[in-house]
Amino acid sequence: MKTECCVNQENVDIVIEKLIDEDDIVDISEIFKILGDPTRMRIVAALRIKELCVGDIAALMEISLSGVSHQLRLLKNSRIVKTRRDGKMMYYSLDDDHIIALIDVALDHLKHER
Amino acid sequence: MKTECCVNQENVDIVIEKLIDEDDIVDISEIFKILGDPTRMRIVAALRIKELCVGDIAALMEISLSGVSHQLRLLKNSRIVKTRRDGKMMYYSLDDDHIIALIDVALDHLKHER
DNA sequence: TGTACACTTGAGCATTTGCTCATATGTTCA
DNA sequence: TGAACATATGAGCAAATGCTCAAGTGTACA
Repeated sequence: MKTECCVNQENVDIVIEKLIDEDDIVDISEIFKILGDPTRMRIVAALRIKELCVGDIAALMEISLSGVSHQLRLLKNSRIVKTRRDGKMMYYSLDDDHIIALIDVALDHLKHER
Repeated sequence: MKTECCVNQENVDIVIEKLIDEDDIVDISEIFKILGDPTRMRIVAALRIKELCVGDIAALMEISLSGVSHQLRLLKNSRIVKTRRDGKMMYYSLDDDHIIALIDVALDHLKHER
């Protein structure tokens, strides 16, 4: 490709040398992708307040129980939420405090914009 | 819909009362959505090291200049990056430190997983 | 002014995403 | 054991996403 004009090779070399691992980049973006959907963020924001079962979460939202369950699976795969079974019911809660920290930093970022 | 079984109404009411604004939820998820793509995360990770022009960024990646430019526009709209013109060239850099904090927290979250 | 460079934008397309419906799994209790 | 409940999973589909190609800006310098 001739499309690459204006390359300051020194800068590119510096960045290549210091850039974090490609695997980490993919993993980090994966976490953000999961948090980057309003339905899932709504779930996370709710679980921040209280442990809830699937029916509770569906009652808070405008999608089906099945839809909630699908999203919860994604959140669980990313270790954003964890589960606890109590009889027939499955209680979901946030898996660790990093998620809360992420939300707080993102809110700060938003507040700094006019 | 009869799909909503198992609702613990007390819990739901508590959460409804304390839940953060829907607008904030949407805005936060919007930020995470933008960071939640490996191409854009690669750009952000590179800009964390050094201010770069569009050609530099394209040289670091496996997509076209045009593709880079499209992604940079999204990043700029979310105030994740800012621009500085120097003659014909456009230099991009991170707009504020919250973005770095977000990446660090996400990395911490990943490290805590086995 | 006009040509070249650096970047931006719009159209179009293949892939991915988020949802619902239907069905399957797992748990309790009669 | 079997019926009922709570949740999970698979198929399928409309909408959104990320890319490329082609054409459009904006800046510099002859």
